This record gives sequence, structure tokens and C-alpha cells, in this order.
Amino acid sequence: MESFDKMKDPKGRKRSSKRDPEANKQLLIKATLDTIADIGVTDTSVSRICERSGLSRGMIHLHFGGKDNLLTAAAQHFSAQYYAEMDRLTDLGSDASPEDRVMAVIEADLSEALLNPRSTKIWHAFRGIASSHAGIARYSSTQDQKLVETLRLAFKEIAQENKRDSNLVEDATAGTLALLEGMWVNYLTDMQGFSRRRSVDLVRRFLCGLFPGKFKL
Amino acid sequence: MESFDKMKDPKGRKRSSKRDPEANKQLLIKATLDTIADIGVTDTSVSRICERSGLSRGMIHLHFGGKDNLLTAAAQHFSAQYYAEMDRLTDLGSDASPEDRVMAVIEADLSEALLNPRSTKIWHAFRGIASSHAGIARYSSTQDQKLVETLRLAFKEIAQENKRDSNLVEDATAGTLALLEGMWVNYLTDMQGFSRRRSVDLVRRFLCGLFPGKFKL
DNA sequence: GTCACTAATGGACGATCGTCCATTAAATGT
DNA sequence: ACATTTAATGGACGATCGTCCATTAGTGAC
Repeated sequence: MESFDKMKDPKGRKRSSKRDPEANKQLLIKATLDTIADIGVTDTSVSRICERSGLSRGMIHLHFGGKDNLLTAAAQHFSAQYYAEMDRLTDLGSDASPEDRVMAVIEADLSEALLNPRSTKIWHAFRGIASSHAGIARYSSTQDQKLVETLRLAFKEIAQENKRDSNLVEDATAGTLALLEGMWVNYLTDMQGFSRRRSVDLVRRFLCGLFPGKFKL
Repeated sequence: MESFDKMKDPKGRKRSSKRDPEANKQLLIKATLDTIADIGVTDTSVSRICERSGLSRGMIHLHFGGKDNLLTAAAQHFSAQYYAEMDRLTDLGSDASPEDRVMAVIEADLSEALLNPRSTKIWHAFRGIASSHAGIARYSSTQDQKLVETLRLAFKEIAQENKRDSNLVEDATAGTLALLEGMWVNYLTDMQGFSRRRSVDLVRRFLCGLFPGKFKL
């Protein structure tokens, strides 16, 4: 009747036709994020998530111990995926100029890979409930330490050439992240009228003002 | 037994001891916003709102026709209140310099009157569900036409003195609003570590870079 | 093939959701 | 004073919520 071929894992072992707890956990997380992006957190219920994932209603309690934990896991997954993609997109050679490294972060953050309808909706949905959901709050901050450090270091290199007061580096870092936040909001509010190129240029222009001579054009 | 004095309206007529539909509508809106700030949109139910307002459960359907409409009305009220307060705080004399007018907007937006735990939580809660709630979406945009126009006009006056390309005014306007958005997010994320003065100075510094010689110190 | 074990199912459960309405209470008109 | 109108109440209603568990099904060991 049917071929009983076992689907092979990348690692070659384990992984049969049915029964794959880890895959199902990922499937539930995916379904959760898709549902949030589609109909909003408010209407995202256990039933709806299971319905979308094609799994049974008991799975959430089985694998995550409840809806709240699934939501937290989804937020964590989403955050990790964002920063992983950010890393991938900003992997310049180690000899890249600090300006280029800063601009790489900006362009990555505003690229379609990171800034798209799905991610913006999810991001703001999580942020909106973060203050009443401790688990999610941990993953709804832009203050990823590594990314902040990347910017801070780059700005430091730029600043010490034309030495200025110490706050410049901190202000440039915080200001850049704040500007990017604002761009995401603009995108969420009006996706049609949003222009990635114009947004990149706007941030660049602000940085050009902060570091005269740098970030030109 | 009891004095039957009618409480007098400012207008002197109408307004008795009980039965005040308009006041109850406002009470419900207030209770809705307080509940959202307190326990989040997700847990804000009809019962909880009524419980907080001290009114009966039937009132919402009676006065607003349903929860959704109440939420929309609350978003509208919140937005209107924000802009009214913004107006009040930026009511400089008509001879104020454009720089002062811009800085007034920035300082108002970051003042405790507008930026406080309650307003930030409500604001982001509404924004989070805006994309799945058409009624709320209309009131969760920073793009209040009047405020944008205020900034645009001020930047125009500044720009034409040291004439530059046409995009400068638009970029300064959009960038300022984006920076302020980012500051609100910073505040929501870390209220303890947030400094109003430093945030104002950060925005000023970016503008100083954009308009050399202006916005100094 | 049998057994032990774990993944997965889907329905039962009480709680709560939002809506609606018959009833009561207050204000107004005559 | 009484009738009319409108505000306000609070419980009934079915639907859906999230949790939990008895049961079934798939897997690996022997």
C-alpha cells in the first residue's frame, strides 16, 4: 500500500514518519506567530493555533504546559530569528569601515528580510502586551546587547577620529536605534507609502549631521 | 430627610443627582483606559471595565453598542487628550522662534504630562492591536496632521535661512517624530533608567547636526 | 511478537467571554 | 398626580476560552 521509507534527518538517524516532538514544538511556535500576524494577539486562542498547525488541541499543554509558555517561546523564537538574520546580513569583512558597519545594521533592519508585514505586526503585538506579560517582556526589547555593542563600537571608532565629548557615542547609538524604532512604526502605520531607501537615507542624514564628513550622500 | 438640591451644571440647567448618560460614557472610557494600563488589553473584559467603573454590565452595550465600539471610543479619547495636552504645552507666543517651537514639541512629548507609565502602556497596547482592529488603527498614529504641520512649518523657516535641498524639511519632520517614538519605546522598556533631560538633549543633538548652528547646547 | 514507554489525540470541564433583554428606577411632560 | 419616556440594572444565554486527562497510537527494546 504505502512505502515505509523513513525520512532521514540531516544527521541521518532518528526521525520517522510520525511522532516528532521537536518538530511539533516548532510547528506550534510557527503557527502561533502566523496567527498573531494574521488575526492579532487578542484573537489568538489555543484552538486557533492548533487549527492552523493541524495538530490536536492537547499539544500545547503537552509541549509547553500552557498557552502563556507557548507565547513566551514564540516571542523568544521570533527575537532569536531577528537577531540571527541581522547577524547574517551584517557579516561584513573584518576590515570594513565603522561607517559601513553602521550602515549595514541600518540597511539590514530596514530590509525586507527583517521589516515586513508579518514581522512588524508580530513585533508590535508582543510589545503591546509586554507590560502585562512578564515572559514576553524579556524578548520585546531592542536592547539586544550584541547589536548595541556593535553600534557602540563602530561609533566609538568614528568619534575618536574627530574627538568630542563622551556622550556622543552613547547618543549616536541610542539615537540610531530610536530612529529605527520610529521607522518600524512608520512602516506599520502606512506600508504603502513607506520607502526603504528614503528611510535609510533619513537615518544616514541624521548620522551625517552627528559626524560631519562621515555618512555622506 | 434629605436635601433635594439639584447639582447645577456649569450651564445652570439640567444635571440631576442620578442619571447622567454622558458622564457615564466618559466614566466607562476612563475605566477602560485605566484597565488597559493596569492589566493589559488582553485581560480587559467587559466585566472588568464595569467592575472598575462601578457601573452595571449592561451599560457598555447600552451606550456604545458593544465592547469594540467602546475600545474605539477609548482610543479616540486617549488620542484627543494627548493632542489637547500637546497643544496646551506648546502654546508659545506667536513670536517664538522656530527652534523654540520645535523644542517645545519635543519637551512636551517627553514631559511627564504626556509620557508616563499609564500613557505609554495604553499607547503601545493600542498600537499592538491596531493592525487587527480597524477602529483603533485610526487613532494609533503619530501622524496627527496638525502636529506634523507645526513641525514642518518650523523646520521650513529654519531651513530657508541656510537653504538646502527640499527633502531636508521632510526628513527633519519625520526624523524628529521617529526619534520621539523611539524615546517612548525606551521609556516603556526601562522606566527606571530613563532620563527625560538626556532624551531631550539627544533629540536636540540630532537636530543640531541637521541644522548646523541651530539647536545649540 | 510482546512489552514498556512516550507522543499524540480529542473531548470533558468549569470559568469566563460578549451580547442582549425583561425589569426597575428616575426624570420629564401634562 | 399620573403617564410617558429614557437611563440603568443585573441576570440569562450560547459561545468560546484554557486546562487537563483518559484513551489511542506509534516506537524501540528485548
